[in-house]
Amino acid sequence: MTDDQLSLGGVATPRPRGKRGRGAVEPAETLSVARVSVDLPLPHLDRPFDYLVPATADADAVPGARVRVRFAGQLVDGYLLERVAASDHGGRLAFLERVVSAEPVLSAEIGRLAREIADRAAGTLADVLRLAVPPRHARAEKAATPEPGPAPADLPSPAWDRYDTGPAYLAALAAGRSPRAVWTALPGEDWPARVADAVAACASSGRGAVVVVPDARDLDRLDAALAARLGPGRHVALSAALGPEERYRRWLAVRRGNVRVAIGTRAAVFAPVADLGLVVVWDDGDDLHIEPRAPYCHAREVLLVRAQQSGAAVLLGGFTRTAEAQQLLGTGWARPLAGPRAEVRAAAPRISPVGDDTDNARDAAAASARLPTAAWRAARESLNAGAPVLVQVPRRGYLPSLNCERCRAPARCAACQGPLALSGGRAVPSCRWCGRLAGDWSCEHCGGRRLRAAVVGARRTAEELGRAFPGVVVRTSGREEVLSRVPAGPALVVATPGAEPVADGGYGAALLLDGWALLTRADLRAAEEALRRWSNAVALVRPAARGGRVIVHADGAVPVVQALIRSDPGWYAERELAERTELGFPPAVRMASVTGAPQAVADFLALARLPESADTLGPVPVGEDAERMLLRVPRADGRALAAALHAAAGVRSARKETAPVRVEVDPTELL
DNA sequence: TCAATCCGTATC
DNA sequence: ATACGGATTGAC
Repeated sequence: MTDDQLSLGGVATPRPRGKRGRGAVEPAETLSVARVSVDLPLPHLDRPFDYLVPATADADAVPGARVRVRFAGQLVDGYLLERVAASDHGGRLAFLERVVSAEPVLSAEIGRLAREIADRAAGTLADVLRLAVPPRHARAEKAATPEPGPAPADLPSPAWDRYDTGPAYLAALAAGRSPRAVWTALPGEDWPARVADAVAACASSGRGAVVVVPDARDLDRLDAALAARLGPGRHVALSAALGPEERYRRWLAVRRGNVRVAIGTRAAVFAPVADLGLVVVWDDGDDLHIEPRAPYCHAREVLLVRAQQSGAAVLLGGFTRTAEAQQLLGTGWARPLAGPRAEVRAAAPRISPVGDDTDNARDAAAASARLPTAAWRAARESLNAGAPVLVQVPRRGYLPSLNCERCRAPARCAACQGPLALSGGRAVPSCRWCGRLAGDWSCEHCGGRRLRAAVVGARRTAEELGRAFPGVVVRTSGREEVLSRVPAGPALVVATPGAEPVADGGYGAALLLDGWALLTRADLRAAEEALRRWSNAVALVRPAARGGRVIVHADGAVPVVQALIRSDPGWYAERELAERTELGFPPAVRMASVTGAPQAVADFLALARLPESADTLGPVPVGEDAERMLLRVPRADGRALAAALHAAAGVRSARKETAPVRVEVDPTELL
């Protein structure tokens, strides 16, 4: 009798690999089968595989542990999802090769969350787990993590009294309930402190919290606010900037339940906080919240799913409101948390638009800096009063898009409402979504028939401003060097959107230059994004009562500029969502993009059993030899669409089709 | 008639 | 992915 013929309990016992004939491996006595998710990128292998647990590994092979298994002849990493008594698998089971460590890094909650996110995004569990669980660091794992102290007592913050339902929201958190709110922060709000208030209220109920912010600067501000509010050692900041050891050490402190509050940039959405009571997303319109690795999930979506699954409260905040947040209000899933108009007016600076006026020529200094006269004056007054001036300039590199020459509304395709653009040097514009040529275009708003290209370029602004305001300090904050704070005192601070430093005492004025460049980008979210960037700058300016003044270089008749002037982002979000609903854009519908070589995309879609409701747009060329198809379904069919795309990807990968096809659900770049 | 190679399928 | 099996091809 050979080793191969040994059997036990109906399950074949394999011979121990590498030790033929010596000391047969015995399976664990109880729950001898481990269900394992293998770390492979192949969609058709996105399901658990069963392995026998060697008796010697019985104690270490806990659910959530990292394991190594032999899979199709090679050793691969995986996670032990659960221990069960028997396997459904007909064939023989292999033994786990090794339990890497008994640390249960994958909690049941995060495992369930990752599966749900993968399913929604037409991705694989392995892809999501790679984002959710940081790489192991053995030294960090050996070190003990500090024991948690008692839940801190909460001191209700009077600052939330400025919001209609602020005190009620915090009281509900402190009482252990899970209210869900879309929070529109008042202009100038010290938002890190308000988030810290909410986290403290939640912590006082004995529950944990996860907070996600767009970038490292926001994280630093929040980190300081939480340290002040909660005291030392009560929270951890998880950021990519940490080394692997420190990152894993902090993450483990969360996983082991020693720290109940985790804050960070987008990867922190998966922080395995125990007893989750609250999730917070700040400024969910910022595209830094989108994970650039497959399956390209958005921090907001992940945290909303997580809150739903775990019964946690939600605080979705910003100085503006996304169409997605508006949808949550529209369905009643979340409630608004905003200040009354009187508070808004008292907090906001005076905001005025200036168009493409020609009176620049009257003022030589202003003309040299391409500054509208009103902007020049506002800056001068602020400097004279001893306050810094923020100058926001768009980043270069936006794609030139097409607008109506008369009313400047973005030019849209008559067939599918996609944006028009000139591509490949052609004279006739075409739709970036469905590719139709639009030779006989006419504007649906004003009937105009002429198009104009919006071009951008603002590099020398700082130098030019230096000439316009001789003797004034000019600081720049942008891609190369980002300033987090500037001191009080007269100075010009030139910054690109998202890199605006906080000024001590607030800016006396802000100039939002070349607003058209932001507004006319060929992007579904261009206007919403312009409002978001402007409003984030406005939030750094003093209230009108203290002389705060903002000049926005855009047409005051445009609704999005109106929303800025009136500090009414809620009104704009309602409009935006209504418009997208009418045109059939996300979030009113679910969309997916399929990008790759033309033949690969065609093959892929031929395989996919799309829901009946699916609407296909395209193909349109993307880059060198790739093209893209857009798929559109009602939201109710979003799951079915994702499932169909995942299945098609599975068939393709099983057939060893190598030409890559990228699938993205609700792609953010809807060019 | 047998071996080298191709293709399809399963991977526990 | 990789590994294996069964079919297919080609040379002796």
